[in-house]
Amino acid sequence: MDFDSSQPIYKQIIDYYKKQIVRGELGPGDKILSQREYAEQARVNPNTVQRAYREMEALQMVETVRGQGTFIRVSEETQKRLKREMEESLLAYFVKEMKSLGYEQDEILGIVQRKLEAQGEDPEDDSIQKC
Amino acid sequence: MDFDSSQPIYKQIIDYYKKQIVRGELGPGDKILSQREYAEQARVNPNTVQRAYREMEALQMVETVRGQGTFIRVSEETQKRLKREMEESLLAYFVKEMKSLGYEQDEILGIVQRKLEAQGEDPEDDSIQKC
Amino acid sequence: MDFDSSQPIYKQIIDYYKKQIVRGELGPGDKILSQREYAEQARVNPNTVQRAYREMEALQMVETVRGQGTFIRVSEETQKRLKREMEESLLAYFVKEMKSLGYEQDEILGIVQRKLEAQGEDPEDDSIQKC
Amino acid sequence: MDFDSSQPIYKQIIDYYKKQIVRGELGPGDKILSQREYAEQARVNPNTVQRAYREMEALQMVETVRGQGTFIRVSEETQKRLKREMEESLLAYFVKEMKSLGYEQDEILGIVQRKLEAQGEDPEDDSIQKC
DNA sequence: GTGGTCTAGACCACC
DNA sequence: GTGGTCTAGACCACC
Repeated sequence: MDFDSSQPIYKQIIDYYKKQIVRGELGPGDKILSQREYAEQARVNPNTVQRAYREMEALQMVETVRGQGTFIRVSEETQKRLKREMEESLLAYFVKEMKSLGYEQDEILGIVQRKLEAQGEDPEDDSIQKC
Repeated sequence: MDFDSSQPIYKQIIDYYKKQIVRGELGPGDKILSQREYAEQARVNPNTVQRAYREMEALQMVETVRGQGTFIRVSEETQKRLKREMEESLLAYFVKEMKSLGYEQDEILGIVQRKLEAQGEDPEDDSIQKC
Repeated sequence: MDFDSSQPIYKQIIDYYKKQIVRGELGPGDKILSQREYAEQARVNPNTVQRAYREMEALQMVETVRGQGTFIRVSEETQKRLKREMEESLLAYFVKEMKSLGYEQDEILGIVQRKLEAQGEDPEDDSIQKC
Repeated sequence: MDFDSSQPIYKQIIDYYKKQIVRGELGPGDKILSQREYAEQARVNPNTVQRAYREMEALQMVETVRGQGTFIRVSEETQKRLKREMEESLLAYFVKEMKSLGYEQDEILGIVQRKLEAQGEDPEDDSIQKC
């Protein structure tokens, strides 16, 4: 629950829940933090949280019941679709960027492999983050 | 030379030149388009081009000579460092995000492989762009 | 007795009774469900029912007698006035909105006619609800 | 540009533009007021206007270009769909409510006719507004 | 206690 | 000048 400045906070909140859903750590019916609770714990303004929650509602990720709270409301379909979409866009972005750095299709796999092996030994190496 | 709205245009311009340099398509001494030419051809606001060129100077990517134009000014060292940095941050970002989607270290390589094979058959498949 | 989220539940309860009265299905002296019964049957919070009943008293639609229950208390006058008011405001709203969509006075009648004919054939077609 | 309290201001703003589009008074490419201008003229907070504009963007009614302003961006399809939807939901609501007041299918047409004739003579008669 | 709306105003990013 | 994000905080509506 801490934010970097590369993206607006409200988007980072949405992203956080998206990943939770994709990983199956949050599922249909689960209650998430109330807007106030979230705001207090994450030390952000309630309006910022509300914006995130409102957009999650528009994205059909959650349902909000006034006076009761906010609940995860994704069908299994949606959960799978979310995962597929996020994975696909991440992959496409990665391959496209690698190619634009001048790598050929064949080289990419090797580079990833080396990276993963290196991380296997030192999994804490998070390096710099792009984007 | 067309832009999407996911990032400010001036950053996309910088990125474009960065990649050209990293790929070796532009090297020390090469003359690039004048700000005016660039603005006309890409149909963007001259102010936007100016900002991009100004920042590229600050990044020591280019040098502008009054009355002559703008020239690439990166040593081979810098060119290599740039490449290493961009590659590393891209890789780190990719692996971190894949893990946050719930994938284990071992699975990632297989997924990349499948993606590359799929693209081998249909290299036009650019899909959605992340970020 | 099921509710949508476009309006507060307590208002939907009041509306339900108003319409029953206007249609003559409930009249002076008729006993309605106790708050408790209503809450159980409709599976809503007793507080919500209480608010609805309290407001219906304020509107002089019902009267609550301790230990006996809640009774309809509208004169025939009131019943007729209610009907006239509801009808008039509904009509005014409808015509005003149709005009704001760009329809002329003359066109409106034809549209209503077509709608009614269409529904005559397929009276289950409830479509979307406005408001 | 004045608002009633029956609905949130941001929704009334959206509604206003929806109707303008449906009536053809605003079409693709037309620039609408900047958020600041709108806020000043309508004497509401810029944040409120922004919320309306943001939602209109999500509804694919407009497109917003940073530094340039906000522009109507509806295809003819969308424009027609909007009209159909608004008309249909209005009609459905009207008929459903009239029936719930106890009117039969056949009576409704007559009532509308009488209303329209009455308004023909005195078109200023806006009466009370429901909803 | 829960969410919903709105105002006031700061500061930033872009053109 | 244009929109984008965020904070602070009021007040309301509902349960």
